[in-house]
Amino acid sequence: MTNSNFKPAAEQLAYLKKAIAEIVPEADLTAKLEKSQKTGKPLRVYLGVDPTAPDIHLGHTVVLRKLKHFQDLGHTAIFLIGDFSAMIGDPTGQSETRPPLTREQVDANSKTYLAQVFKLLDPQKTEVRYNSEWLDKLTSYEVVRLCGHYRLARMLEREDFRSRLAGNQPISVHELLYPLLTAYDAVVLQSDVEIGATEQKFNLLVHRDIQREYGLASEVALTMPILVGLDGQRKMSKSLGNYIGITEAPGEIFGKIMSIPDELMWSYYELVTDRTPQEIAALKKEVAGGALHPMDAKMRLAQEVIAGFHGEDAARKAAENFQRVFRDRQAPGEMKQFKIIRMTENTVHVYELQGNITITAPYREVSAAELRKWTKILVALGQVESASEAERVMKQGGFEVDGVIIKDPSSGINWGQAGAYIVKLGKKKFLRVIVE
RNA sequence: GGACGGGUGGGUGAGUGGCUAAAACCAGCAGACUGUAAAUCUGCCGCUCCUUGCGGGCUACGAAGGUUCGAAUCCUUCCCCGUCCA
Repeated sequence: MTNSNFKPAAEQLAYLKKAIAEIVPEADLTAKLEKSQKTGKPLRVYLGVDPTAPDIHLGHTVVLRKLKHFQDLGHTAIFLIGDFSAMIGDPTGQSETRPPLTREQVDANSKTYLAQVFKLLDPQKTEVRYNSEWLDKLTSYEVVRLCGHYRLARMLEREDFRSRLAGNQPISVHELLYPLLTAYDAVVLQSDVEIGATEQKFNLLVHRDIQREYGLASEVALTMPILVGLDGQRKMSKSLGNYIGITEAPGEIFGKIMSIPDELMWSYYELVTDRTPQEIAALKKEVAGGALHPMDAKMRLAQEVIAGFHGEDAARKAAENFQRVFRDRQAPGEMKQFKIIRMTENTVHVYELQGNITITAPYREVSAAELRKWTKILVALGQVESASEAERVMKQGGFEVDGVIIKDPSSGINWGQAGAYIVKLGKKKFLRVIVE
């Protein structure tokens, strides 16, 4: 007999176990689920993320999705923004001490984080917390007490510290504090379950120990596999540049997903779509048997991922555009548009157009003389880092205007007349440049 | 505090007076090939100017000075990192 709306624990567990790496310890989770089901009291499940960059990417969504699974089952999802811990820097996977973020950077990042997170989580049902709420208030005495609960030898067991020690690399003392302070989060939140990527296992285990030291029941640590980045090698991360930001344009995301190695798509299906393991296995079989072209399987994946963030329509359009550009080798239906307007003899305003009408604030103001050449124009449009880079691409045949390859870096546009140009830069970038 | 070793381009890391915008590798970019894949091959890979040339100028090897016709390389001071000793 139950007096709650929760599904049977076994059923919940089966649902939650999709695509996870490890549950430490699994028996505890079962017990907690059973108890919650009996008492009707939801589990407190949290995910802590440090706002070290302004955007979240697909890698973050792996753990977010798991948190959502708990939310969907009726448990309390707590999204913890590590606005304090971000200023220390998580030493996980770091081969060196990172420069600390300032309070300003962290605050700015926190803002953009939430909006993005709510693309997945239900804002109404999510408890959002910031760890500065309590970590800012800890006294030195309390910090010392906290540190007294852990041993140096155990701290140094972790791989990143050990290898830095062995390689004569610096380790700052404050880095040792990271897992302890985030453990304090778990103490304050009185969490039943914490979700993290596998690389967070060490931190999560410390959290469990510290909770016990503070007289609480240890949380269950649930780890998720790492999402491999676009290079097919290393974990997806902003600093490695192999990431897919969830706010990126649908077309961008589509292209990026298509560029991952075929083998990798299965792990993406598992970690960032709602497909069940059975469905994925069936797809895989189809591809292996030649019934489904791997490219088509990958296109489906891309479409599903995009639909999650931008809706079905945007996803379909992205797919159509992709076919058009890469299969039919045509310019896409939609592309970035820029308008260059000559204001006076010497100044020019560069605008980026949104759709056909909306004109964003002047994007840049430059001198007209400077914009005579394409190399300069591309810099002004923010499409290349420097004129030298533009020149290189041109000399290598990667630059087209209206379908004609232009290799001469000294060529430019005629200011005398208004016109519109379709510019292709490299194999992916298409721009429409309107000159008035 | 003492002794010793070290700080080079996005990363690893060679280079110990000119031939060095700095080897090699990785990452990145472009082209070829393809399924926009991946892998592979070729080229590029500081900034800037123009007459786009194996062209000119500028900046760069922790920081600042100095020696020299010439310095990443030698000297001085300072900063930073590591090891060992205390």
